[in-house]
Amino acid sequence: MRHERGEMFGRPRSTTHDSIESVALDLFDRNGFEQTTVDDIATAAGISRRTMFRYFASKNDIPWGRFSEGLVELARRLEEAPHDEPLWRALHDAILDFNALPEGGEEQHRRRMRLLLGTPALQAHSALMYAEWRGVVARFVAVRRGIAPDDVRAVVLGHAALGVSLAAYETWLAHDDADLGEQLDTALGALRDHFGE
Amino acid sequence: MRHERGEMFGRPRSTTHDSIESVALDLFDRNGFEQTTVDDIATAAGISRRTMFRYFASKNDIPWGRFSEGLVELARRLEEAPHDEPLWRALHDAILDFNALPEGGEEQHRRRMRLLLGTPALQAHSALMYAEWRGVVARFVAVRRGIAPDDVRAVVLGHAALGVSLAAYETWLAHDDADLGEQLDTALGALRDHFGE
DNA sequence: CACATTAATGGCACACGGTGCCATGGGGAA
DNA sequence: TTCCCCATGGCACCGTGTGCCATTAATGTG
Repeated sequence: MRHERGEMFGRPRSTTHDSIESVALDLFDRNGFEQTTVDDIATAAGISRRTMFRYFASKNDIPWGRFSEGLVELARRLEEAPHDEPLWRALHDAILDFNALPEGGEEQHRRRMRLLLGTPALQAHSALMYAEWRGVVARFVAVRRGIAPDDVRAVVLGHAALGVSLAAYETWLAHDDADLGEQLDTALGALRDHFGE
Repeated sequence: MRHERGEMFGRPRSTTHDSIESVALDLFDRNGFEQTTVDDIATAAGISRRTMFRYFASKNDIPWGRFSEGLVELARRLEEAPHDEPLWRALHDAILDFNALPEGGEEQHRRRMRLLLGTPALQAHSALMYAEWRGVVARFVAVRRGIAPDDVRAVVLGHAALGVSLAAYETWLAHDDADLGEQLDTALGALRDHFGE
């Protein structure tokens, strides 16, 4: 008989993505990203190196947490947005939710983003994540507008949305008292006219 | 007695950057970037693996050729541009020269760029190269305008110049009969108004 | 010619990231 | 208990990249 997904079965997991990420961020903060080895992280997290690679495909992926899974969720949500909702509003709301402060809280998210935006090896890796994110936005715009996903009008909006979002993150990181949601709201609002309709 | 730089001395080099790059591009084309090991390249180039790493800091750097050295040249040229030459013209001319077809000829450059723009590992690495390039442009704009290099007006022009340059490359790659210089000329021309003065 | 000088080369050992494979462990279900 | 699942951990292995050092091939000097 088949079983529902998510049901308890087999050997229970001995850790979580969040737990590993939290431990890793501590080590990165203290010793630097390059200087911290995967063995260090695994040991500190109380798991084996091999298990660590089952939770994160690479060391570079650790600070990105469950970004890829979040992207799937973002895409799903955009697909399911009511058709009478304006394009810009659907995008605006979905992106704000996508960037809602995760479980770990604000401080952990600041540490994560500081690391991502300030470490060369991670900046390089981030280019791939950004490309995926832009792709999701571009595909949504394409569907709504009835154009091809690689149509320049869709691609450009992907770039624009990412650009202003990153600007919002920069501002947020530069000001301890800033609110990420507000920054994103303002930044994306600047694009409203370009979304049209 | 001291000797001039560039004078023959010591053991002569047994190869060149161009030679290694050419051999490597052949292998990348034939077997794929990931599937080609540094040992393969070294063997095909007739040098040792260790020497290969003295010519290129990493496998990722091979398709970029002597980009970093070219950047230094670009920066130097921008610095030395006559002060009565308009900002946009100095940038326009310098960027066109920077992207002039290298020694290897057009076909090799197309292979190089196709590889750089189409291989994930290289796309990630390229983000670092792009950042350096934008930095050079931003610093030049900052000096000319009397603003800080991280002033948003300088940074934005760096992004804009890179963006339209990449668009020119995409067009060039998509059309076998296109001329890279013309594409860049047109693309950068679209920015002329934004350079002001 | 012999010898010092200079600089590039190649070999080796090693650290680290990442993967394939397999045996073990720990839970629920019949 | 026994079977089924599946997460875990250990191990061997590959590829990239680096530090170190002896060697080699050229020039310059006595």
